[in-house]
Amino acid sequence: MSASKRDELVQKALQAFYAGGFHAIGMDRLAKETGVSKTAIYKHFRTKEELILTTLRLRDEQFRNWMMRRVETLASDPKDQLRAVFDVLGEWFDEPGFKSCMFIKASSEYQDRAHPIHTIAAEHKRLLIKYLEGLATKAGAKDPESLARQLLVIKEGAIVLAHLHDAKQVAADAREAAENLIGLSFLHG
Amino acid sequence: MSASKRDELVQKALQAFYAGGFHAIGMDRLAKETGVSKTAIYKHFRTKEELILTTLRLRDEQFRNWMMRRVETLASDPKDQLRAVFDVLGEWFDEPGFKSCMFIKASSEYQDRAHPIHTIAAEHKRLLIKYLEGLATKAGAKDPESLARQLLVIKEGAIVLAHLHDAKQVAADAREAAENLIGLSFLHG
DNA sequence: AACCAGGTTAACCGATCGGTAAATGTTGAA
DNA sequence: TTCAACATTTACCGATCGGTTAACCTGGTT
Repeated sequence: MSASKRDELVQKALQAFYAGGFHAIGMDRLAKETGVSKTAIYKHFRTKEELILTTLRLRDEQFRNWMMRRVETLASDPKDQLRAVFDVLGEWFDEPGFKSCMFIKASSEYQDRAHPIHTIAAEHKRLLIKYLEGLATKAGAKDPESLARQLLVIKEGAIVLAHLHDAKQVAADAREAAENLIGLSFLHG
Repeated sequence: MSASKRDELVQKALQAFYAGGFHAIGMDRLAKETGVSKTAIYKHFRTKEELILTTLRLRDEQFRNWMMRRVETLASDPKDQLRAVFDVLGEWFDEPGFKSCMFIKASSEYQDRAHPIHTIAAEHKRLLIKYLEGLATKAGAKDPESLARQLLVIKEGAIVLAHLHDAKQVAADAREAAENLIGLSFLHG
């Protein structure tokens, strides 16, 4: 299987798991939806779990790249970029097929902290904190680490609620909350 | 089956689903863990889904009652009660066996907005907003509805991250973020 | 003593689970 | 053209899925 074919398989598996859930999507259905026979899948991934881990690693890379590039497009000043994170969040919620965050769902289905899938989800969120912390530091925030963690709390809560309630309203609420925290973080600097 | 026996079954099913996940816990295992035969279970619940819905209704009632009572115990002034919500959140995270929120997990496994399980989760969060809104109104917040929604965003994000990272740290971050938003909501009143 | 509502165990249903085996294409390089 | 590498389909494995059936046991009412 060529590298591109393999990437295509992982990408399609990613969409299937995202739309249907990890337990709910079986390997037979996965073979049907990806167009790759079950035999061929198991030639490249020893278990379903290994395939899931691969899709999560891809998703982590794709999502963070997408978010960082969109933020850079919308703003150049680090402080504005912190605000832009929540505009980008609203864009994501508006995408057709948005159904919460792959890693939140992964940690919901694989709850044990020692489980590889759970740890990948935790690591994804850690990398997002690092990203926000970098922006907050460049912007000269009073306590960049704390601000970054608080902003991630808002981001995660917004994702969960956007999946349950009116996404536009939630995005606006998150944006306002973030704006307020960012503003406070530069007072009495 | 007596009403108390039925309640006991639902309570044990609730714990099993909470600890293991809805798809992951089968009816056979559920029968074993609750001590009630599968036959008897199906005499009182037509489907697994109906049992899940019943456990979620119980959980909604239990959780909101517990939270409201704990908040009332910790503070009497409405504004302090808003703050106390996040102390109570920290208490919850510290409980042994804490594994995120039952309704977040339910909406992760049943993603379709039209699915009864998903709508119960949405309704639970709506009731929490109403609760926070009531406190914010009594406290005389500038925009109680907006403050309530923003505080719920923080609460949900904290739950997700407490399940992935260090729960104590997350609770402190959420508490600080909430404190800041509450403070701002009464300035220029 | 007879009965019956309620539970129990146990086997069973077809479907699907994750994963494997074997036999059969398809393809590109030597 | 032949061979090897890789794909495919098809069937199969034992286990488990949600749900049902039948036979049995047990305690309380009449």
